[in-house]
Amino acid sequence: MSTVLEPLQDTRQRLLEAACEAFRDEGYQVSIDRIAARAQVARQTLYNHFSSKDALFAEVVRHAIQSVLVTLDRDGDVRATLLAFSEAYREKILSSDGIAIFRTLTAEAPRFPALAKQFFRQGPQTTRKRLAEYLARAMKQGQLKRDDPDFAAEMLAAMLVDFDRLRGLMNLQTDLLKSTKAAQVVDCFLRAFAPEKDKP
Amino acid sequence: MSTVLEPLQDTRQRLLEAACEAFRDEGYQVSIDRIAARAQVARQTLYNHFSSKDALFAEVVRHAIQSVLVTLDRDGDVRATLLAFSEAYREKILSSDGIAIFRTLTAEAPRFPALAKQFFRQGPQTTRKRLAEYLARAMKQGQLKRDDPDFAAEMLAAMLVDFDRLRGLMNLQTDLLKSTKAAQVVDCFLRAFAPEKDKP
DNA sequence: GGGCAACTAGACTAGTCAGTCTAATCGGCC
DNA sequence: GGCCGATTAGACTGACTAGTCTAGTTGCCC
Repeated sequence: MSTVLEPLQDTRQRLLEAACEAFRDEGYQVSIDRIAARAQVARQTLYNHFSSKDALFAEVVRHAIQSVLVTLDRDGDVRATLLAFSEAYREKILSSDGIAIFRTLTAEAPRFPALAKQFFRQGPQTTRKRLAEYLARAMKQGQLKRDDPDFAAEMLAAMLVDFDRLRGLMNLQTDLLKSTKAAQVVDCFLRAFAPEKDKP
Repeated sequence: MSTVLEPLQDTRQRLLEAACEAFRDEGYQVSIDRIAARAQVARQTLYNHFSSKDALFAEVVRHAIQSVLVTLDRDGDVRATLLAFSEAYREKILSSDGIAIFRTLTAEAPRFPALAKQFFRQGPQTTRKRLAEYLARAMKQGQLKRDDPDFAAEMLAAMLVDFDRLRGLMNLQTDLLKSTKAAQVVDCFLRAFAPEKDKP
């Protein structure tokens, strides 16, 4: 119950969280001093844990990448599965954190190409791959039209977030998560990829 | 034929172009001196034409917005019209200029909310509106399934660029303009929005 | 108490940047 | 030639920044 429970254990953790919030709220150009202040820590302490601002930024991004990954639960029928995925996907991508990560990485991609590549691969690329694998199986089982599953996955992901993400990035009022949108998109997607053999 | 034809006429124009390129290539944080150097002009001259860096940036953005607008030519049948639009849309949005404008505005939207709003309205919003108007007419004429034309427009625009724009923003090799993609997307879209009455 | 590792406050260096100011130059026009 | 507006180079201010260094403090463990 001392007033100094955590300080010793994980100043590092506090620093990471503070840096994450700081970069999210103010972009990469936020000063080291502000980050240290947010973590209620001396500047030198920050440099004891991270060798430079760039190193800290890279660490933060690596952590953040995890937070925008979405998994697929193959529970019910195709529509139910896709709907669950779609809602989860929209929640993650369109959350204020999701938008902020996207904004910061977009801005800094030219300066941190390796980081941007890693984000792209471990984030959107991975999600698309998982979705495509599921769609491929559904296609084989005749639950969806036989088509390029990668293309189909790309279409669904795009339809789910593209415009709303743009709205978020441009800082326009964010009741981004209209609850019916995911279902509307999924039904649209299912019309485009309905199995053909239905026809008599 | 003197060596000083333009200087007097439109230093301002030269400045605007230089600033546009500079912001495009290096983002908002490019220094005033670099912009002036690009325009081969003294720093003071820049301040003679624009009251501040922010003012110059705003002017540049206002000009740039125009360059990502796409019009719809209602030439042939629905598929041909949409295909022409789709190819033009992809070319504009996925051009290096289009990506760079998007990147810079995304990064600076929190600092220039009014500018971001203007961009959103005059750019993506306007394009979507035009597309929706066309789709609404096609729906009325039974050439497309009767549905929400705004929603349909949003879906088509999203499918056309979302993933490739992400690739561009993250600085991943940009042979973004695979020539068959627009057609593939349009056909996918047309499956989702085929008129219902087709059924016997 | 002594030693140790983490943390702290703050001075300091060296660099950058937006924006102002001054004095000088250049070209066209009367 | 002489005026005038636009342009120029460069000094300068004031503010900020990343990162280093130093000297001192705190709390824990033996």
